[in-house]
Amino acid sequence: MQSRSTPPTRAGGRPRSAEADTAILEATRQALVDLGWTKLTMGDVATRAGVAKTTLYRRWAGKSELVVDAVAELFDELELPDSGSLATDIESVVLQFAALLGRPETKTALMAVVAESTSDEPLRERIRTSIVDRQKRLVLTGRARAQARGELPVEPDTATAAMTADLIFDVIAGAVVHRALVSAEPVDTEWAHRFTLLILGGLAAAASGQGA
Amino acid sequence: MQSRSTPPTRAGGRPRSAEADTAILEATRQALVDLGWTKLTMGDVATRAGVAKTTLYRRWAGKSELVVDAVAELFDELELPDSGSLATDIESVVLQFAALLGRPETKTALMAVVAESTSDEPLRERIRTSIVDRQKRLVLTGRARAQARGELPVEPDTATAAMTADLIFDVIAGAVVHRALVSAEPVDTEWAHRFTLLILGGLAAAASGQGA
Amino acid sequence: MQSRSTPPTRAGGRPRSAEADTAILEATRQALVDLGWTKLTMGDVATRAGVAKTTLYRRWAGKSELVVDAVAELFDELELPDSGSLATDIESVVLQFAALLGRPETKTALMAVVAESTSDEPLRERIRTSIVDRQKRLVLTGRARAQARGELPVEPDTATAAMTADLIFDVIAGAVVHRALVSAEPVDTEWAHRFTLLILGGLAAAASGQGA
Amino acid sequence: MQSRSTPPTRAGGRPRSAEADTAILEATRQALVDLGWTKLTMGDVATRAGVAKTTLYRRWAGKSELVVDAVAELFDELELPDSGSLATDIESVVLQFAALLGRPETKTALMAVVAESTSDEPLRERIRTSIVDRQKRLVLTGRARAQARGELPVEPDTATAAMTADLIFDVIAGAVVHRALVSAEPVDTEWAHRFTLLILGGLAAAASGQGA
DNA sequence: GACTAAGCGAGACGGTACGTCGCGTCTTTAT
DNA sequence: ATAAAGACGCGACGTACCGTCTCGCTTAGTC
Repeated sequence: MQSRSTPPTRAGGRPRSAEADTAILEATRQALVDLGWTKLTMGDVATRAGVAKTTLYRRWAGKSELVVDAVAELFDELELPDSGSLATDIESVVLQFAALLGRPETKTALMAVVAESTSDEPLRERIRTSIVDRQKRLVLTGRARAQARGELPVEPDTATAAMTADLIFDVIAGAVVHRALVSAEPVDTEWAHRFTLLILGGLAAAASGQGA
Repeated sequence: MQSRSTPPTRAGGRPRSAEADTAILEATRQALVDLGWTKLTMGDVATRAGVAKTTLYRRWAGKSELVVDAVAELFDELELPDSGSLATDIESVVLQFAALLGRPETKTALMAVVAESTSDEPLRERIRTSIVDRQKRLVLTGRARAQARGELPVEPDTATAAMTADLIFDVIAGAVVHRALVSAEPVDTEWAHRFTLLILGGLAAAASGQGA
Repeated sequence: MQSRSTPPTRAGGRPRSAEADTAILEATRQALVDLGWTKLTMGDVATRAGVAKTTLYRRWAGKSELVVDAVAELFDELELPDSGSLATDIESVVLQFAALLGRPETKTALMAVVAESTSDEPLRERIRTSIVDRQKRLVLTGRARAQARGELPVEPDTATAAMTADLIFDVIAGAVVHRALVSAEPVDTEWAHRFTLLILGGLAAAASGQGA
Repeated sequence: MQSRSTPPTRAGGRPRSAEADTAILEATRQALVDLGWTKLTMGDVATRAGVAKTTLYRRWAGKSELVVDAVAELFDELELPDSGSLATDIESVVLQFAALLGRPETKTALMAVVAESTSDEPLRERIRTSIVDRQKRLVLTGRARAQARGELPVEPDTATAAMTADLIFDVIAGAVVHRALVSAEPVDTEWAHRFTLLILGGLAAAASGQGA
């Protein structure tokens, strides 16, 4: 999944240990749980993984890159159930996402790496590639299914369709993150329901407003 | 504005310099612009402010608290114009908020202190008090005006009204932050317009759904 | 004794701890005994002295400078007894010097810092100032006494006198060091006696050769 | 010359490259010139010699052993001219030795390996075997010639003769090294002349003192 | 002519120490 | 009591070498 190395030089030399990669990423997640982003140190992760500090730096440029890769794996666990109803699909994803943000390793790491990325363009790109853009699949799949069911009109203009998908994604992800991490209020089924109603109403209005 | 110390001890001895406070907060904002959150150091802020490090620690517990106070002042500049239309009001606030997030000091600081706050409850409280909750006034004022104009129905149940206001606030703030800082795409008038349409549609649906 | 700091800026600020200096130099000597030059580390010395690593680096540029100061104090313990005979004086100093070179802290440190100094001019200067030149007093005093006793002629030309003193110093110091550290043979009373005979004979020949 | 490995195991397998040995020793001397003892690293020598690090470690136990072998070759270049006069012979050797010590590779390496050897008995033995004892030939040959010429009396007691040779060797080698590397003053013809006078006078006194 | 055993270049690996930086505290003199 | 100055203990940083290891590939001598 990670593109970190892939050196095209296939020359001699001892190959990198694949087990080390696994151990490091797992140790990173555990350290996030135990210590949080700020107190997590490269040296500690190395010790937990039974690996030398240099081995970490050989693979990752720093704490931020390492943590992005470590949490990225967790985001791939999100999935869209085929419930037969757009409202239910949205509610499900919202609750899954909230549950993920409730895990201590994700909670402490996500905002931190985003904060770092505001003054580190390559890091931002890595976050988008490894985490954010991968989850847009949920929006796209959900819309396609809803269109197949007739719950949503088919959008003929692909450019507009893409913009709408991006908008919906920012709204859903942003609202859940803000509720969970900034307002620090629970994302329970009631909130998810009310939020879903808002989104569906907005989508309907947008569709007709677009048609008008 | 800041509640930072308020030592109840009586007044004997040299009083604290008020100029120092101003200079420190200004120096903090400038350091955020020049260095970003991570590279900003207490020692550097002290030097810029022409103040000793001890003076900083006498007033703030650490970097996070200092930065929260420094950026909080900026958020109070947001204001709701009385444009006569709810849609225009929302668009205006969205664009103002995006402009604020576009400033380097805000961009780099906001996510960082939120990240810190995920494992520091007093800090989270300080953020809510000094920054977040203060901006809910925009939502409340906007709704009251819209209701006065007849654009929105009057919600008789105050508990539900409060929940709706919180929801709207999380959606607007979250979506703009996500668009600006995570997706790192521009929040321009077109995006603001499409987003406003979504919100208004959702509000209408929520209102009728609520009434049913 | 050490000239290391003496900052003429007598401004405010916490003064450097004099106890720290003493503790560090003593810890350095003990570490030399326990570990030898190569395995001695700055971090270990700091720990032994109950001091932070940064405190060492605030006072000394590195391991070499620190060790020079630490062993220099030992060399000042050498003294010339007033035995009434030049031969006895020389033998005494030779044996004292050999005993000093037999101590583990001196043995391991002296050659090492001299080795470093071959590619570090300031370090060489520090060694000369703090260690080598200070011991020339032994040669000068010894000669003066011998002249007073009539054992040696008074040298009228001061330039020649200085050259002879330097020569004698290099011969005595060099021979003892070479015997003790390179040949690694014992510097016992017999060797000291034979060596003293050689020196005295050479001095006599040089004096008459000079006079001739 | 080097005894380094001589594995008694039989001959199966690829033989060690003789060119590699030459290249490594030459690279070592060059690295000493360029970097000095402290900054010379095994990896750097390997790179300069166009060889893998493992190849170095297959032949030498470490940096000290490698450097001893590398500089030992240089010391074998010293030779005693048959000038017909003991004084001239001594002066010649002193100047040759001083010239050797003036070369950067020798200067930086010699004291360093001696320093290491103070806490590494096998290394000291290697230095004596490869460097020091080999040069005693100069003293022995010089004395034999002087005796043949009648400049020096023949010493009947072989034990005493050996002790005297060792003493002279320590005095000459020690004095020149001290003058050149510690005092860092030039070993020019004048100094060599004065030093030779001293030695010859001492020898004469020792001989008569011995005879008495 | 295949087999075998060591040598070899390459480079990753677990370590250790480096010298620096920032933290938040403490100690001094001066207001 | 507060202020400026700056030393202090602490802990993490990212780098550099160490000496070892695992690769795939020669390069001999032995069957």
